[in-house]
Amino acid sequence: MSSSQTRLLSPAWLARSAPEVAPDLLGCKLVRRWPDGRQIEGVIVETEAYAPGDPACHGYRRRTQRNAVMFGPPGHSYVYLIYGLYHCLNVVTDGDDRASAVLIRALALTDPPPWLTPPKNQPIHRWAAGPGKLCRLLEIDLSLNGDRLQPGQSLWLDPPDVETQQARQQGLLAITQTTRIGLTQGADIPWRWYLTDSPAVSKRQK
DNA sequence: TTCACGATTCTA
DNA sequence: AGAATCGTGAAG
Repeated sequence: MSSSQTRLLSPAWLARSAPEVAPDLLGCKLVRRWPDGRQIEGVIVETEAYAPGDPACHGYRRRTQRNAVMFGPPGHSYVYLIYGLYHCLNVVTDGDDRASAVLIRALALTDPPPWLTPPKNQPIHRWAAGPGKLCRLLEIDLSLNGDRLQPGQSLWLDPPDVETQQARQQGLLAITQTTRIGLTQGADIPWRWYLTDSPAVSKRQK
């Protein structure tokens, strides 16, 4: 699903519906960079989709101050505070006025920098396993909400490495689809995807 | 203005 | 199973 018109990760590519984009983001990289040049990147191994008509979507009822960026153009971040304790990072998808986003639930860190202070008593593949832990590790909070995901800025998406791209093209990238985690509404909608073999996935299912 | 609750995580 | 912890949004 990446023609010349819709280049991988371009705004046009992200302008599709969230359930289309979510599985396609698996294998892509998320990069976090600070003004001082420090940088962390990881492979996206778990995503969930939230879209119009979906009772679990923050934009389900109406446009509010919090969910405003979901109604905006694709390619921006949607960050929100959950349980007053953690933040969650989404990639806004679909066109204007169609509140849609893909929740980034877990990363497999690639080449963690030496200055990174890891969570205690956890193997590296668990450091970013879960949306809250991911944002805590990458220091993603409301100050990044609504930012354009642009290379060289504070946060952006990069294409998968060639091996992953080839595996996907050959249909060899094992992806599991399940229902979403932690919902009371829309709990039956199977809009969660993860790389079947990744140890960095937050929770196994089925 | 009030107030119940949540796209979570960690501990007992 | 329960706590931590607070902004959001639906109701009044």
